[in-house]
Amino acid sequence: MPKRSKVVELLNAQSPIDIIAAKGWVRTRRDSKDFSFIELNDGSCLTNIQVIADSILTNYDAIKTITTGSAISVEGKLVRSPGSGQQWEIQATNIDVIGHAPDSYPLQKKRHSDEFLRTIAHLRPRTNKYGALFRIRSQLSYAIHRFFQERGFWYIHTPIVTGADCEGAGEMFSVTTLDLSNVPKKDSHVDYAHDFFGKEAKLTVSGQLSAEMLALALGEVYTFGPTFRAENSNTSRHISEFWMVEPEMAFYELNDDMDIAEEFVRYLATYAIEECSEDLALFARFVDKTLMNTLENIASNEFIRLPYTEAIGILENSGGSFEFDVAWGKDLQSEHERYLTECHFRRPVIVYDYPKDIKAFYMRLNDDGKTVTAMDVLVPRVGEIVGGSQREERYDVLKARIEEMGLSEQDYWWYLDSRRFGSAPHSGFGLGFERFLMLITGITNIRDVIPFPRTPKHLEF
RNA sequence: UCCCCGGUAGCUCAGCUGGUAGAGCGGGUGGCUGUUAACCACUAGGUCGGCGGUUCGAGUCCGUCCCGGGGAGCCA
Repeated sequence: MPKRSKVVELLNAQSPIDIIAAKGWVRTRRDSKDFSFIELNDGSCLTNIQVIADSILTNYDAIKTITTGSAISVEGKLVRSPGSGQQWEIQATNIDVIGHAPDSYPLQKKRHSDEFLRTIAHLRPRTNKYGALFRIRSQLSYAIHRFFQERGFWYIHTPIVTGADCEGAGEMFSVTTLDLSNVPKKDSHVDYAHDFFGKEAKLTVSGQLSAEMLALALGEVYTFGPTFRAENSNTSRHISEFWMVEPEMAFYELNDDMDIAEEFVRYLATYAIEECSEDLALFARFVDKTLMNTLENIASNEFIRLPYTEAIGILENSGGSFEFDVAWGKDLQSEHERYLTECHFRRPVIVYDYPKDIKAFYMRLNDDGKTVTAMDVLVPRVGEIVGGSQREERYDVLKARIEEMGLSEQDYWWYLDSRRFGSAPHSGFGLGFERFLMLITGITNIRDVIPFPRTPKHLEF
């Protein structure tokens, strides 16, 4: 048997090939008078290859029982197709059924709702839409590495399991080997001294604090890995386990941070347009008609940069009626972010210099004493896609902020240490990969851009 | 967690003011055909999400629970 070719290679052939082999899953089969048409897909690209199974094949009776979803192996020659609609097709000389799919196979040759497909997440990668999505997901993962590697960033790995209360960014999942039906206690509290690590352990909500330590040694670094939030959030934009990209750069101030964040987002949009065109076209056609305009807009326009105080002014003078009041000192609500990026500017907006009371302790305090060097990149439809800041590098100021926020200085001893020994200005940001995929594909529910989503009360598959 | 909407055939849905259920696709059978979401004919398939209530009678009205979706908060 000849070496198996990928369908994408066959479709891109320059000339006929006498002997080829292909394997994949049947999308549909149609009978003609003396032969059968089989649409074969192996995941290597969106397009199927058409296989002609002539009735003279010795197992033609078996071939006629091939159903949608079956796995088959095909040998034959690659020929120019006499039919319209495809350039190449396989004239089969032998077809074997590797795995039959009975007619209870849930995927049909028709559009299914995303809600239904979510209930069969183990099979939905076999649809055109989800196949395309997961290929784009892979390509953009690669593009993320390429962007940073091209710029001399080092890829680092920060812990998944982390000590308690050291990050303060939402609810965390506990990690324990304690017998939950017989928890050791001391003064009516759980005694973590008996737990695996001898102290309370959690799943990470961010690798940032660790990444800062590496940035203050390697210069420019980034993480790209799983992140966990135990928030009881039930929305189309939240999942409990997601992937986040977190670059961290020494000697970068806030403007440098905004520069690299903008360059990064535009690089990825450009990459998607150029390298994922076939799969992207599916989303532009069936999911969001305005998708290509949105992507071109991101790729080719400079982002608006807007201090928080000016953003508040725009919102106050907008004349728009918002459900939530706009006032200096309050965080921007989803509706406010969307107004800025979708209505007022109609392009991505970076809002920066937020009031210190609504932002994290590690953000650098500005000279006005009221704001910190936070910056959020807001994009149409998805809202906040990047959140970042210049970090507080001054030991005394950072220590005061930790105390002010009621955090424990001891928990942060190593973080503070980095400000005692050769401290330097540095900055970073985080980008939620799934939210970014929503932006790129137009998919509106975050559960549909990750293979097996984890959300409250859902741990199937 | 809060607010709103929904749950009818394998899938997508229709079913007006209460009178015991329909279509398209999919499946099966037959026909036709270098077809391509193929086409034509026939056919099978549903205790209308669960429980309780109102009524002579409930898919339809009421209560409650479960599940799904949208929005909000939290955030990425």
